[in-house]
Amino acid sequence: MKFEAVTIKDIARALGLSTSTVSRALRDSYEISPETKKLVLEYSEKINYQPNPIALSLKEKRSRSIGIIVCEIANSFFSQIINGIESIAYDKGYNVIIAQSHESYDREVINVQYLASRSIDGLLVSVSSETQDLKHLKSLHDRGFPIVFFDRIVDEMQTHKVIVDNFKGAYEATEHLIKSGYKNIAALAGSEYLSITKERLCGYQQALLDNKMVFDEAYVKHCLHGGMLYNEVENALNQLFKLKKKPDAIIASADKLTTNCLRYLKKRKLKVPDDVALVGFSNLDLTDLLSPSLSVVRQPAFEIGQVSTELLIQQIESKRPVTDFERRILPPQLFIRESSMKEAEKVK
Amino acid sequence: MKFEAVTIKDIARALGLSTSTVSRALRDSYEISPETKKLVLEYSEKINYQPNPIALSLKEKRSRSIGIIVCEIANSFFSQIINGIESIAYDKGYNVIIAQSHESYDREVINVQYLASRSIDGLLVSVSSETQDLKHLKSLHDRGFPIVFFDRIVDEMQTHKVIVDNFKGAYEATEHLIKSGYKNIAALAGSEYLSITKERLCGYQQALLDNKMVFDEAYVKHCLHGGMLYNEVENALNQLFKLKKKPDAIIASADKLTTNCLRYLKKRKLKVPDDVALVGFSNLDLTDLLSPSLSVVRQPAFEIGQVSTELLIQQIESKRPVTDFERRILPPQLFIRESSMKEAEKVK
DNA sequence: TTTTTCTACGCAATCGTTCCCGGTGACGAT
DNA sequence: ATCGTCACCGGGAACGATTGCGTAGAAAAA
Repeated sequence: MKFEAVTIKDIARALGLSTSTVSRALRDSYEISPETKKLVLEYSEKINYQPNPIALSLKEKRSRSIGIIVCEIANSFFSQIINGIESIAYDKGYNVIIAQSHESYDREVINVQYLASRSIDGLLVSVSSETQDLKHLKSLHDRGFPIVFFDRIVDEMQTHKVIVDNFKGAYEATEHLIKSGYKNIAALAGSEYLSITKERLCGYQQALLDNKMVFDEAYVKHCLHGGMLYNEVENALNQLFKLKKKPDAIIASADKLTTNCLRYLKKRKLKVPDDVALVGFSNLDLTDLLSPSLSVVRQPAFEIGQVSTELLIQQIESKRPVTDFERRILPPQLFIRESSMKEAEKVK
Repeated sequence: MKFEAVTIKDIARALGLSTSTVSRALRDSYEISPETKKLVLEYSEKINYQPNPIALSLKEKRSRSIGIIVCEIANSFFSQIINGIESIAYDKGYNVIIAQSHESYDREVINVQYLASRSIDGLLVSVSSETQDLKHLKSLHDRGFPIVFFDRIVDEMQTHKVIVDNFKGAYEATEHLIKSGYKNIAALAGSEYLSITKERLCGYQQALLDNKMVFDEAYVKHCLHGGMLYNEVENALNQLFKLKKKPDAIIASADKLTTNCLRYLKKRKLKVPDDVALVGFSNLDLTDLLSPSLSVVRQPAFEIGQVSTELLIQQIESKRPVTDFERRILPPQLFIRESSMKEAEKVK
């Protein structure tokens, strides 16, 4: 089943004009008389002419579409980012194509190649938690292909980057736990390859030191898949709770880590926050409905999407190669709820 | 910044061949000698040649990409469906382009036109809750454009349709509430325009009648935006709880309705399920972490995506116009948890 | 040797659109 | 009468790839 569309040729034939004249009339060129323009415009309106974007892309060497690579769209943080991306992209006449890595390096590579071969004009990337080797992105970048990293960025490439102040987010969350009187604060972290993991752990560590508490490696556990698999979270937490001094608070550094951590604590029948407090990075809009309601570091996801897209489109439409790359850092926000409140505070 | 790619011409020039020979060599045509093939293949490998899909689309009048229209990707049900769609589409060499209506008819129309103008080969649609007028889809369909509806389907168009047995899902959920001893079961429903709303309400009503209970219109409240806005849910529930005989159980017929209903009950400090029981249609993977854990009708979202995509691609690749349209109905599954358990049952 | 049959390649059209060159009349200026 | 200057429009190449057709040269058949 082919779907036949109206072309500029059909208009030209019907009106006894050349395709060039029709094309110019449609683009409102000064070389075309008002009468001819009117004729062409009215006729093309009548037969519902739609310019063929494929043909345009071929000529103009651009497709007016941008690719997005994230680990999962079934993740509030990323779907909010995507909404932010769309809001800007559609405004500027760009289409977006979304691809998911599902935290797999191999799929990320396939997706990048797929998108690149689909003639997209630029790429918005948040790398998978497995990603270490960057040759799939570098080869594009080296050829001048516009790429903007957001959230999970990489150091080795000179591009625009948009992130959240992860250090600050983790610092404040940890400090909040300390001020609430928790003594053994563990960190449930994502893949060690990720920039966000490193930054958040730094914030965690610094908060401990600034408050004259000891930082102990044993209280930091990594989950390669960012908590996507319950098993990895379970293993990490099992190890934490085998320690002599069991943790009395946990800071989880990603959405799925946070929820799966809560799931674990529920299964083990540990009371939150009485047995263990929990603060997590999360953009879920259900954190208030959870039991207990969850204290979270919330990230301005929509804005991340917007800013990244603005930078990308700016680079795409720049006449000369961009060499001056920006690094935008947006502030996170700490929401304190039941999961990290001591009994005393809850009452008051 | 334009991004220059390697073309078949570059290869031809470098090797002193014609573009046709190169093209045929790459496609492994019998007309090309093994030596020439080897030469071309090795060289194009070396310079990392990638065929230009835009040029191909122009020639073949197909883009090997399909459009998806859903209300929100930030909704577990739909993001799971999208994963199902992708799994099939990528397998068959198709790309997917996702557009969100955000439950707005206007945006749906814009998206449809946008996608159609982007030369997609087919469309997977779940209409917005505002959609009544279907001319934007009909005009495409009349021209033979392949469209498959899923979940929220429409009667007026003859196409493939993939749905869940909504009647059964609602029937079983309602029956479960009845068997648990609830007497005044209210229905919190989505937009009345939607097929799913009608089907679910039918199941609800039939279950009441089959169990010799009265069906009362007053116990059915609609939310035009499917619960996306907390306000509409609040209004609906306020009305329900103003009734003389207050409901002692609620069946919510969509994801956001369910969670916002729970949010309302929490705010009003109504105990679930002691004051009011709740069963909802939901594909959230956090229902076990909510307080109380939520009884849900879960839909096979991934499969819906897969089946829809198979039908669509089958239609796209069919040689002659398809006139025999299928209607696939997949079974939902009821999960009973705390939110609908009487105290007595919880103990046992 | 001549004719036929392959093999292996090139030419050119095609898809829909844009745009660089032209070209053709009309009209005023010289 | 001739030229320049417009206004207005058409021809055709180009974008990258595929493909029907034509054909040179060699091998096989006559």
